Amino acid sequence: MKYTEMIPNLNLEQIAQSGQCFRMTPLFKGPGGPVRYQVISRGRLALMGQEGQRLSLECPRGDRDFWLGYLDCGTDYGKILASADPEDAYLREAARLGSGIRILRQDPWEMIITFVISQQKTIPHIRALTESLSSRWGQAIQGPEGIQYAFPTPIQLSQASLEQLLSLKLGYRAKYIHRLSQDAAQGRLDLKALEGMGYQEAMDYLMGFYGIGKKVANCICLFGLHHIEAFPVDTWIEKILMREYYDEEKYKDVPKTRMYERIIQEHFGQYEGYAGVMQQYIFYYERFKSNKLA
DNA sequence: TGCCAGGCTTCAC
DNA sequence: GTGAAGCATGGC
Repeated sequence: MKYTEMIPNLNLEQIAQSGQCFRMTPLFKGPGGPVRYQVISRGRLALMGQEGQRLSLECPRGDRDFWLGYLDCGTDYGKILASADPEDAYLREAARLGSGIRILRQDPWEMIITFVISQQKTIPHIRALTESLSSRWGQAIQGPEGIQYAFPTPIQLSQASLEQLLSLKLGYRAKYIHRLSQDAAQGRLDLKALEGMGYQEAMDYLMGFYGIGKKVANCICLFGLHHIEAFPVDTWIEKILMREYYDEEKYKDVPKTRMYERIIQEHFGQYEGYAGVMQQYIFYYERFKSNKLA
């Protein structure tokens, strides 16, 4: 079934390159860049394309609302963009450049595993490993482009032995994924409960599991639980905070771990409840300037 | 070759 | 509680 929707502040290419989603695949590269994407989430598959604000959505009848929710159509990104501090030139420019980025509503379990994979990996490599897990343990889906694979459920992934995971070249992350899958399959990691938690509660809960630290927990909160106040600090954000927002007078005696919290509070605290969207703009902008988008 | 990638755990202090 | 070492693998 094909649907057409008008959605402001949506740019599929920017979203696909924003590092929040690893299962959005460009199917055709035209002269103006990729124009059509295959997207897989929660066992469903859709093809998406766009011309301006016009989104074309190709998916099974009945999945339309699911995908509109996935694209976070209920959130007013125009309002968020307009709220970027006029005196913060870096953020203004970042928001302008990435104005088509939205925070997708993705599956928490998939975010847990993909962001555990993400540690010390490049984005193309995270994509490849996520694809490997899916094709090896996920459910097959018949799509217009052939057989594709859903991301494996906790039960499915818990069938994978540590040796099998190691053979995929997951490195030291294999043992994290193995234990997390056992935990989730056996209910020690309670995904239903997780979805009902607020931001802080979810952070504390997630960081209690082997292989999940503060940065990964924040990514899970932001991309899997839609706690858009979450502000993950990775090496890129670290670089930005130090170059654009660091003040030696204020922070010279503050320990590093506390310093980032202080800088974020000072410069992004005003975006109460949605600082994570601003985080995505600056992350995308920095990578754009470094020519790292792919 | 050396350094870095959407970091985390472990271990000294 | 803070900071450094060690960790797997691949690309530049």
